[in-house]
Amino acid sequence: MNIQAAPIPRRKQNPAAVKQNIIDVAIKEFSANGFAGSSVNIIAEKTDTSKRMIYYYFGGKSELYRAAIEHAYRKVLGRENDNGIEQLNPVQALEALVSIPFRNRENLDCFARIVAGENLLSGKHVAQIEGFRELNEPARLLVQDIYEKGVTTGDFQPGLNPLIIRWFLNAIGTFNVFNQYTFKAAFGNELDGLEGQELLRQQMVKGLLAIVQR
Amino acid sequence: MNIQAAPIPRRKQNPAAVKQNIIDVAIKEFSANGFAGSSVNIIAEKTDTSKRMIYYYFGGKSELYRAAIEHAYRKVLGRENDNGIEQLNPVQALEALVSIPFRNRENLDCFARIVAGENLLSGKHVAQIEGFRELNEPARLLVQDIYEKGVTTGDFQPGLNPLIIRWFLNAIGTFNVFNQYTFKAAFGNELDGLEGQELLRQQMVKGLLAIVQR
DNA sequence: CTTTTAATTAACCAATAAGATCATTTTGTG
DNA sequence: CACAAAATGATCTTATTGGTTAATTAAAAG
Repeated sequence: MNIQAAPIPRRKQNPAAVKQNIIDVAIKEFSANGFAGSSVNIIAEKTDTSKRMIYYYFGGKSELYRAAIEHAYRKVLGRENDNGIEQLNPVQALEALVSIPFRNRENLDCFARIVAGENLLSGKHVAQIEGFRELNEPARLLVQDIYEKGVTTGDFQPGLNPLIIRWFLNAIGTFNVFNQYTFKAAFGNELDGLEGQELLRQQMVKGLLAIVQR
Repeated sequence: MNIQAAPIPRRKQNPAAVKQNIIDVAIKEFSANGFAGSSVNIIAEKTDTSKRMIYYYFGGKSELYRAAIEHAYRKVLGRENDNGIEQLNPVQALEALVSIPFRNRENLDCFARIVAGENLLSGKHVAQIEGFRELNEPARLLVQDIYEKGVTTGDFQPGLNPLIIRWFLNAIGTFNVFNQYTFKAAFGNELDGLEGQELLRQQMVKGLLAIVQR
């Protein structure tokens, strides 16, 4: 009799919303301070619920961290795919993929910090997330499809490992977003403004295309 | 009267050695656990001295961290310069610079973690290190010199900002060393072994040369 | 309406954190 | 040797940490 497809449950108790609320706060907090730098107490304070609920739903700090990582990955990986990139020709598609971190720097900040925090811990948490590999498959397939299409159109040289494209994209994207602070402190902010970012973007497009084109 | 140039002082008290000992331990500890993840108590335990000495010589955890960062930078930046790269021709020089993080991955691990930890904190500590910019000048000048030489030899196209070369080198180097854990967890270890690293190295050389060559 | 189960609150705990205090020893110097 | 300054050892303080216990309320099931 309930017509609404997903009626926002307006009961006093709302486990799903409470869980989501905790995750949202946790992602922010962990991305801002890292794993060790974040306090369960403070995370709890910033939620609409209590510390007890964090332990009730997630079990502990590590499990909460794992859940936060997974959600963060899911959010960002989803974004890259529904950008209509598949419809572009191979060269344009790669250019579009390179461009993302130079034009959406701020949006990727939170995600980049989560990833970095996890590498600081040698990836011990992602290793425990089941289905993590599958979670990343779309990102791998996207570049693989683009590459293969490029080979058939004759734009790209055959025989390359498309994973290198993925590696390159992640490398420059991560650096541009995450390492901007130490880079600026070391070398100034020449490459930081709009023109600087556009320059970098163009050069990285050139670099990547040189790697794959024939 | 003292003929020895730098006589190892065999007194019971040896401030310089104590300070160095603390720094060495701190670099290891901070690079392994980040700033928040490291405990002054534990650092103290691992030194040959006491916590009291850490506060005596450095003032506090933050100051110790700053000192550790500075030393780590100094060590790594020194290494890149005395590699005889200046004597190579421009193309070979860039190839050599690209190759470092693919052939010396382990040696850079500690440094990469320090840098990442600092970016997690938005570079607030490096911003307080006086002379940090100057500390990095040699790294900037090295690529600038190579680029300018390449322009005069006609190998490289003029009018580029050589800082882009530095950016590229740091980007791929950092990613290869630091982000290997999440990358492997996401996409497997295809690019991880000797052949994988050599493949990456070659492709990144190709990419960088395409950016600078005419 | 009652009973069972899920969700939630509030107070609590032992361990560890950064850092400070105070007294003591070692050292270079007159 | 005497004395001031530098170096060090032992102990303590206060706040916060991750995590828990026990009791309570709300919702679902019989």
